[in-house]
Amino acid sequence: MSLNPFIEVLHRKNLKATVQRIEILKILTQSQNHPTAEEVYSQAKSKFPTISPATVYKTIQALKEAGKVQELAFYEKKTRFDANIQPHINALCLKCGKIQDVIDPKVEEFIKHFSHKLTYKIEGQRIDFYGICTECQHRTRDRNVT
Amino acid sequence: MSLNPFIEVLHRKNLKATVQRIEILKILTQSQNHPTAEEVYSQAKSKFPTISPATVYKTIQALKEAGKVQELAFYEKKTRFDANIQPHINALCLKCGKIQDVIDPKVEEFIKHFSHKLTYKIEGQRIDFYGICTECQHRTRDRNVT
DNA sequence: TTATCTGCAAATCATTTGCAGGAAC
DNA sequence: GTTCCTGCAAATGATTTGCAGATAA
Repeated sequence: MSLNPFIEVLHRKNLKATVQRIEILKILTQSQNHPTAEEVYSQAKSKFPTISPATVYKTIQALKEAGKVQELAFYEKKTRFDANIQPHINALCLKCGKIQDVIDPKVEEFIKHFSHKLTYKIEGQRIDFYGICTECQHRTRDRNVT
Repeated sequence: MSLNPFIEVLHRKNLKATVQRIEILKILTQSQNHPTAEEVYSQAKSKFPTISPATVYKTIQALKEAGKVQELAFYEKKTRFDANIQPHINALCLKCGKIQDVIDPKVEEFIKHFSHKLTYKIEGQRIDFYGICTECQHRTRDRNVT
């Protein structure tokens, strides 16, 4: 047993619980906006100034293999990561760039339907919707797609 | 009007119909397996030996902007492209690497449902299922994930 | 004719790798 | 004590860019 739930997660996956890894896992888990590796690095750096990008990449790689993070590539060159592994939709606004996770039982239903139909053993999924969010439909004047 | 439907597509998008572009569009349209830029390049090269990767990348970029191809990044570093723009599922087998397009009216229904629910104007989507295909479930011995 | 495109070579930039010292177990 | 991890610096590799000559319109 451990004081910290992140340590437990790491141990369960046979990963040593270093302070860097705990921090990276925390950042990924608590983030609401699908950070890039670079963003994780810069956040982690504020707590551990000597941390290197290589450590961040290696840790994300390990977490990916352990099934704790999913890799998402949207319309950019950089890869983004999602620690929300349960079936959900990534609703991406093409105007403001916001990414919203949509969790709904219909998503699981949808996957189950095709799993049967295809006789496919589905182990993971990714569902992205690209469109214009409710707010951007209303304020059509500004187009700040950072 | 033009002799070649690909020329027409290009013109409609204000793109000059060069032989290289016609060939690239043809390869993307006729391909069944989500080629990478490199694969498009090597196919195009067999017809136009002097074609350069830069031309392929620039053309794909233009077609992407014109909404004729979609970019997909799976579990690899390279980006794959899909000229099938209608709503569909990409069913990817984690064992043999096969990617199968699944077209079904349920997919459109699913998208419409969430479009209403989210009051989102959905302009595009991407749905990937990762799993083990029917064939690989039967022949479990070989694991040739090229 | 003129705007756009091609193809070369060089540049870019996210990600990966090798390795020596250091920390977790 | 041993194994695994960190952080540095160098390598990799897909994609992009600049530019001069070529081609579509």
